[in-house]
Amino acid sequence: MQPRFSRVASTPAYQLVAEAIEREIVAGHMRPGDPLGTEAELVKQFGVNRSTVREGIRLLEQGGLVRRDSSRRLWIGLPHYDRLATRLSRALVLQEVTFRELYEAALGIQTATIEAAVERATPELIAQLEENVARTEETLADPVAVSELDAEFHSLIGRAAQNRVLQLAREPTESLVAPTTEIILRKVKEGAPRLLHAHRMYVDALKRRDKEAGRLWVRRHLNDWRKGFERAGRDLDQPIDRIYLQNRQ
Amino acid sequence: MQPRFSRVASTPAYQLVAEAIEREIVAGHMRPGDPLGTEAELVKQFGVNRSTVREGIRLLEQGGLVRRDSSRRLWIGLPHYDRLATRLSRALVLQEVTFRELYEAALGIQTATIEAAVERATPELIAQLEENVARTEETLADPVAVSELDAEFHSLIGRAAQNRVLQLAREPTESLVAPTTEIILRKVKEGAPRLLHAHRMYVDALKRRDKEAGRLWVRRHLNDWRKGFERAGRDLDQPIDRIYLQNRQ
DNA sequence: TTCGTCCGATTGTCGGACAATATTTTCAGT
DNA sequence: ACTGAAAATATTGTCCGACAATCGGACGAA
Repeated sequence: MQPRFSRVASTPAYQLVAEAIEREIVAGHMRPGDPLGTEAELVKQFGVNRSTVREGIRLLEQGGLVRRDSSRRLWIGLPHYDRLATRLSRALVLQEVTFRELYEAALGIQTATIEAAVERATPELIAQLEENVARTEETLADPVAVSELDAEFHSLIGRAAQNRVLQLAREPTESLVAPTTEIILRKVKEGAPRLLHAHRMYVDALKRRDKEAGRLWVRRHLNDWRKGFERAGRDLDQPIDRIYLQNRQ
Repeated sequence: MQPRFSRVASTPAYQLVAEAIEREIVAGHMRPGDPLGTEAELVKQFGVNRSTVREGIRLLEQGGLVRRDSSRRLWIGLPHYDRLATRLSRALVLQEVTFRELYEAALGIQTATIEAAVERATPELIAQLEENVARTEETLADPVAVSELDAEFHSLIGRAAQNRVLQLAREPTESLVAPTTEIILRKVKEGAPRLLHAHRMYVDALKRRDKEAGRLWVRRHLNDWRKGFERAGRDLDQPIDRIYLQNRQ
């Protein structure tokens, strides 16, 4: 038999409160930095109990739309990269995405990133990148140090690109790819020198403002990563392991 | 003067509750689909008041880590694309990113997407894409219909790629780029035919499994979009407008 | 000015209560 | 013994009132 009516679903009040506040923020009537108002005021405006208001606020708090400052007062907040990025990486782990999926996405995102970086890299950032390369050369035998410097290097490239959309897309993939670098460096002897050389070529491309070279070395660098990953005995089509997220928060 | 001490920050109990549950989920001790348990049980386990437990649960609810089903009971959830994607686009709007940033990111992400789609597109999806193209041809004079079909087309390409990381990165950029298509089509006469032709070439590349052609037409298609955007009198370096999010939820 | 002290305002937490609804159990009728 | 209705129970959503901890500001003393 065909049901005539769809099920009635009454939205709980705390959710309505959250949605109302969210609408005001997204619509631009309340801007980041504005005070949200005290709980007592919200109670009066919404006509519900303080507990209900508080539950509604908690819904928004996690997403970064409202912030508590030192005085525990509530302000309209601006969801920021790192917060969203860690959420995203966690979601990717829970979805059990494979390394192949990560690799393909990283290739596209990093290619776009290096192109933007070639266009807009400042002398300061290039200096920082060169300093990073110098430190990498010094500690080339230490897999832990090299993989940390590698993560920093790509983070600097991301900053050089001056593109927040790319930054937001880059960080989650990066933070899942990065932990494997150490494993690879331990197993594959020529990994560290090749990594160092690729980084040198990156910086060189940035200095010469050569997009084609940038693209080329992104491909090579990620290709190295993928091959090293396989040579370390891992399967590209396996889900990424949730262990990689343990030491992040 | 150098501050000697970092600020002391005591974490409220409701947040500790949320973090404890979150840790268990991320660590894999509780899996998506498991029941979270009743509030009374959580009260006993955490040794705090029910209000506190409820506030903690609300923190996780919004992110999709816990779900309420029809019976209002709580289950461990799996954060899903569309949920995360809409929150991402919202964040991008609030950050007031520019169209140039969107364009650069879309170029990288869509290039990677088409490459994956060329590798893995199924006959069913290709058929759906062809049907989409046919409908586009029929309604070529109607900007609203064409822009809707354009959005559907790219969504299908995303599905064809079978890559969840790319899908997650693609959707937010797409959902911000899409609303401008209609504006462009109204102002630029040759826009619709060019869009249609590009879509045809996409499908053609998929059928011939030709990555190079796929990349080429992504570049051309997005280039058309950018030029149309400028010809419609818009500035690439202006922040995207929050109006574009009004009719989404 | 700078330092205590007080006071009101606000948040975090608690305990209890009740209505609405979902689930489980009981039980009558076959 | 099985089925289906009715009652009992469990659980969530919402409300109320309360209190300690803390913050911001005012006020006055050194």
